[in-house]
Amino acid sequence: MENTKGHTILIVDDEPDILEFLSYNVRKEGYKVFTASNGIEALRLVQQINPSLILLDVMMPKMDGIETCQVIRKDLNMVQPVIAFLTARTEDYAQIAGFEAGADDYISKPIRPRLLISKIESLLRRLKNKAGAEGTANIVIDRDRYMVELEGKELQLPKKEFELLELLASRPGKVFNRDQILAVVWGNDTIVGERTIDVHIRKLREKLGDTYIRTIKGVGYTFNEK
Amino acid sequence: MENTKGHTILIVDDEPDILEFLSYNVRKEGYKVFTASNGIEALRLVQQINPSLILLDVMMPKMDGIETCQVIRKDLNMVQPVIAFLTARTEDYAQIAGFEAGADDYISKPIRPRLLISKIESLLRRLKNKAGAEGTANIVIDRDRYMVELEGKELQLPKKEFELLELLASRPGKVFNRDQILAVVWGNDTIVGERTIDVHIRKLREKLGDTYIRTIKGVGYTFNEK
DNA sequence: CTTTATATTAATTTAATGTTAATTAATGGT
DNA sequence: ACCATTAATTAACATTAAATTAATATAAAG
Repeated sequence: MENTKGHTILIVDDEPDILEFLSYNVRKEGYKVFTASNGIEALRLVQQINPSLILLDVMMPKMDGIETCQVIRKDLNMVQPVIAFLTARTEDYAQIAGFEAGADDYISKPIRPRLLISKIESLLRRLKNKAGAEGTANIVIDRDRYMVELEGKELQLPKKEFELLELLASRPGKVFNRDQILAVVWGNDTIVGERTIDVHIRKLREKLGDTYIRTIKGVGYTFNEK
Repeated sequence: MENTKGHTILIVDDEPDILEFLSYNVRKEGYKVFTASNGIEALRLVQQINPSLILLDVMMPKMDGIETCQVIRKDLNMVQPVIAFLTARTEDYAQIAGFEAGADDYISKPIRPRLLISKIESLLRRLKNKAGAEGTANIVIDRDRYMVELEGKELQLPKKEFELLELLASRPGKVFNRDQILAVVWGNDTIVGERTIDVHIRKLREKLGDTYIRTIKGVGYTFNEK
């Protein structure tokens, strides 16, 4: 019963060889593995097996990974799985689109089994924390009102600050690097100076208190609810 | 006595999954929740349970949310509940129809639990003020006469000003951007200069006092009762 | 230590909106 | 049809909040 480590993993890729390679390696670790070879198939399966984690190829015919991910994230009835994208190293455009779609991580091809397993474990650990911390969530972002409610207090923020906070708070705990932040909040084409993000972070910290946004030097920023 | 926070909430939606999702989340907060899956059913229930708040899906078979709302609002024997519409994000503001029907707010799908709860609380707070004050909100918009009643004073407004105010006041707190305002008040096709909206806002502020309409720079305008 | 990344603060620029007045378009009465 | 009024729009300019940059200080990593 519990030789499956209690987790179901869905792997989605259109190349049969990769699919086999991945599922073999993941199964070997004791997880329960299902596979699908495109987005449509994946969506059908997801309903039935309720996976903890989905490894999702980005480039697929019919319905690509990003779209599939979006559909899953919009389904409010589903216990939300962790979703990791499988991407070729070159497709870093997918990084940005992907994360707006709600991906939790990226695993780039070619995939090395050891690394894969360790990522899976770390992702599942995060899932556990997510579920546990659910009750302590403390921030509400109301895009209609352009208003943030933090610990009961309402805060009116200027545009950029709001959008920056919205991004960070959309996935508490996830670290966003500067490029990602620039891409989403400022747009891919705009060029701004080196210190622009910092200053906005500063202003947010002034208003929220500086316990929420943490700097991870050399990497990026992350929002954490208490 | 007060383990229900003293409020009964009725949720109406034809999709069982959404209904379950919503009622689960609202119940969890300690409210007493009833559900109905269409307008007819809702109307029957309303008589018996006297809800403080109704969350009402707009698109439903048999009797849609707008019609249901109208019927409730016309019933003079009923202690009038707060009514919030559940709408898909795509159904645009042209749905001002809903407001003429007497809705107090809109909540757009997909619905995020924390946001939902915070909106419910804010709506119930408003209800309390309503009851305590006089029994009337402090702005009444009379489309037949193109007349606005604000804090007891009647104001005759010219067409554009009226329609602009009507839009803003239709969702107190919601920020409308310029495109939305143009689309609804001027019509999608008409082209007007950059300062046209501002001037109308100016005139409204002159007449209402400038505490009601707030500018959120880079975003839009919002109406707030207070 | 030295380097590199980020923090902080103040100064500056920019973009959005505010304001007023002049212009044009509608409306209404005689 | 004409004038008088009111409304709507445009145009020119002012103001201001917000965004950005610049300059300098700290702090973490190697």
